[in-house]
Amino acid sequence: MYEHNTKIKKLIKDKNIKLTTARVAILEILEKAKKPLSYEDIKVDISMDKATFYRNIAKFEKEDMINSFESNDKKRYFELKKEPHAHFICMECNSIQCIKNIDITLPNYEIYNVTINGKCPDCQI
Amino acid sequence: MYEHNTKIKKLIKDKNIKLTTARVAILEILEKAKKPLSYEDIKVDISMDKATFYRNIAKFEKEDMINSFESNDKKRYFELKKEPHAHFICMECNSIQCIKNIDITLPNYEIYNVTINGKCPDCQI
DNA sequence: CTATTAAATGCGACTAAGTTGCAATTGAAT
DNA sequence: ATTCAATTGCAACTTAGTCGCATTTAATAG
Ligand SMILES: [Mn+2]
Ligand SMILES: [Mn+2]
Ligand SMILES: [Zn+2]
Ligand SMILES: [Zn+2]
Repeated sequence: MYEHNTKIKKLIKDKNIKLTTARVAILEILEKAKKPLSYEDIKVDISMDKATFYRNIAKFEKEDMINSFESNDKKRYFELKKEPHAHFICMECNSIQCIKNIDITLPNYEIYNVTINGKCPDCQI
Repeated sequence: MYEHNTKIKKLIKDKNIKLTTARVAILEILEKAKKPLSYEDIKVDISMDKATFYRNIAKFEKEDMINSFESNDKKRYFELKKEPHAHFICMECNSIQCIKNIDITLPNYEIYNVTINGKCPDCQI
């Protein structure tokens, strides 16, 4: 038994779902990352099967613990739920950045997430 | 020989690429549609192979004739290039709407397209 | 601490959007 | 009408993600 991250444990317990090593592992990685990650990004650092990964991701989304979006590379990216913000995806280098200083509202629409595609500052000619 | 859409023909000719029936067919459908379409949406109305479809789409994108984005349903959506605008994708009913009245700028970033995910007015409880 | 059981996991097979190699066809130009 | 590069159709392939099912594990009750 290791000294597990108690913050992560609490996050899971508070949702009344089983506290499993797979769930702790996924959430710990997402917490350390400062940007959204795909299964591809994470798989080297975890030992679980991809079915387990995606089933837990689905659970986390249902429990409103994470949010996710589709990038331009056909992969889905995940991050722990924080204050709402947009994401910029560079179509040159595929980097993803959290954009906190814009906010978009549309009357009568409920907005869950916003993705902006383009060329990041580093990739301008 | 039919009376082909001369506007579409011109669109192709102006780019100095071959005027083929496949290209005219794709562009005619995209022009008639008032919203972005996927291959899935279009395939019933065209007879070409999907490889031909996607190769022409790639060509159109390279020639800057259309733009495209990834939806939440893992499909890519295409539309004729017009004035820049955002797209709203409903995560309940998967409908897509062109949103012309918001505009987003980020200093030092070049923005190609913006997608907003959420719940459309029709899908509010 | 042990038994019970629903939930979670691993594995392998599968799905579906999109891509690629190659031989046959077509359209623009001479 | 001839030529030749560009385009097409077909079949095989790629890849992120999903699913069924047998096994394991975490929570709970005794
Ligand atoms: Mn973010
Ligand atoms: Mn549009
Ligand atoms: Zn970049
Ligand atoms: Zn809707």
